[in-house]
Amino acid sequence: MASPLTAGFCELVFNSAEAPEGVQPTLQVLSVKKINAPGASGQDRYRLILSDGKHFIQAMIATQLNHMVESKELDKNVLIKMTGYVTNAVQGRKLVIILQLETVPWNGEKIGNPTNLEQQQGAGGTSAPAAAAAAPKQEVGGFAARQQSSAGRGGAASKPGARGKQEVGPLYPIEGLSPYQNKWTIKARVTQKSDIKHYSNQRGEGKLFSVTFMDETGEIRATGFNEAVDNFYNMLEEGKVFFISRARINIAKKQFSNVNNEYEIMFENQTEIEPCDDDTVPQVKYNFKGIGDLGELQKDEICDVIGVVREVHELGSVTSKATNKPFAKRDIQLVDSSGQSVRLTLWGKQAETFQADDQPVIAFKGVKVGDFGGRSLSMFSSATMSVNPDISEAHQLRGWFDAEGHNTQFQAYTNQGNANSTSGAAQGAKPSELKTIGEAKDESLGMSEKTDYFTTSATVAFVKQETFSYPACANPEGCNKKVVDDGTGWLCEKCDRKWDNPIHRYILSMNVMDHTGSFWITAFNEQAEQIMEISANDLMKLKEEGSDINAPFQKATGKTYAFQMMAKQDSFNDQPKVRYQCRRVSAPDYVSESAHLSQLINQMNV
DNA sequence: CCCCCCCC
Repeated sequence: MASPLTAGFCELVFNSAEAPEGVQPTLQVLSVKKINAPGASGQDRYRLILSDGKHFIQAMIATQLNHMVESKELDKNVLIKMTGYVTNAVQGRKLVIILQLETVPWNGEKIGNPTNLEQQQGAGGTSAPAAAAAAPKQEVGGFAARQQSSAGRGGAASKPGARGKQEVGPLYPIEGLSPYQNKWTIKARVTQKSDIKHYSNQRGEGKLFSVTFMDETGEIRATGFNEAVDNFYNMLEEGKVFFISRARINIAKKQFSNVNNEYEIMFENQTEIEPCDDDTVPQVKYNFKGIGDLGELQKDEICDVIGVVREVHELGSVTSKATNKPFAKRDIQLVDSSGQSVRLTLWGKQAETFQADDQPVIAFKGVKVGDFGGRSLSMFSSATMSVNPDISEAHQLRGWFDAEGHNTQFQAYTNQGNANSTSGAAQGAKPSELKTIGEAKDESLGMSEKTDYFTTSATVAFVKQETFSYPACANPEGCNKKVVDDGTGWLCEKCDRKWDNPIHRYILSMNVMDHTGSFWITAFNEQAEQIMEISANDLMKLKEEGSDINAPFQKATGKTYAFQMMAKQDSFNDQPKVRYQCRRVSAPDYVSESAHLSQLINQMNV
């Protein structure tokens, strides 16, 4: 029986300068693998090994085909007909990028015994990879044809011939652009446009701007200098779709951009940009990180966030340490249904002009994560924000906030416990950061010079009965110092007074536990009294009368509280250890606790 | 060819 596969296709791709025009090969998938580097908008990327029965080559699928992998429609041994693809050669390796495919019915068996073309070529002649690297090629398969026909169906005047006076090459996916190829046109939407920036350096003065383009396969940043600013700045409106051709492709300097592409476009004098009225090009894609999950990100990471603007702070100004220049800044507070709030800082013109007095939902793309106050967010030059966008996440947030969110007490990000580093007098102080007992131990809270503060939701497992109190100075003005019985009365060294009887105050040792572990904590009088529901002095009286005092201890056991904790370094027999002191006891706050737990669950990566 | 993204 003849093989259903397109014989010789792999060799053709690997060796030929020209891609087979109009060929839609049928190939077999030998493997599908998720690769580590995420694609545009943080989506997963999949690498395929494709066989023509004799050889195999590597391929990537465009992210809009990811669902076919996820549904297992695209899987090992499946036959596919590639109806849209480009081939890409970088560093001597050929890669097929599949833009569109159809699966072909097949019995699931592997066809032939294909071998790796790359290795054979490399072993056969050492010059092969070098030659490929020196003269890399990129050719287009079915993509251009598909684009033309779909544009034709839509009635848009977007056939290559109608795009401009000169032949500028076939329509390319952004994902298929590379520096080795200059005959291309992309059709893409401007998702972000910077202000015009003027600069002055050794080379002279100049101005520039940049935009981010997006199509169904990816995004790319483009920059224009001087004349390009005059030619294109006004035309390239945010949100609109354009044909772009005859521009240069450079290697992107990733450290200065959050745009997900190895390359970037540089507008040149001969660059052509024309508006396009085809609106099928995708809108901005978001990959939102929940506000409660920002702890999973590293400082300086870039992310997308959506939230309700709960507070808008006044316009302020800071002076940059680096440049000594003043910058306008404005902080806003964002919340979402995680129960967590986060501060986001706007800069410059954006800070000055920001207005939101009706608690809108705002979607932010490309904001930078900071670690000030635990977690904070900052606008970036290439960040965008969209007020009340018409996306489901925004509608959900609006509904949640109006129904219940406006009454929620939000948990702010804090540095470890510093929210409570002032004494308990801080009424209405924000609750300090929730930590499980396991986290408190893992993070070695209380093991450094400074005292750490945190809150633990835990259950009383055991209360020590033997010593629960100390005899304290009875001075009604409040002294609370320990007093000693010298035989003639209880002496307070601080007050220099003697009392017939001391007042017993709690120094209660308890073992408390949560799902991650347990630790021993000490509660002093007020907190212990809350837990024991009897004063230490009364309890001591009962004990001295010889009564059974077991009942209040039993009653205290098994109850769950939010313990505001202070963890301090201490030593015991020359071994450093942590002393955990309970500074406040309250009913558990299930809202913030749930937010904390869901954050922990998300960190499990399951 | 810019490339700073700031402060507390």
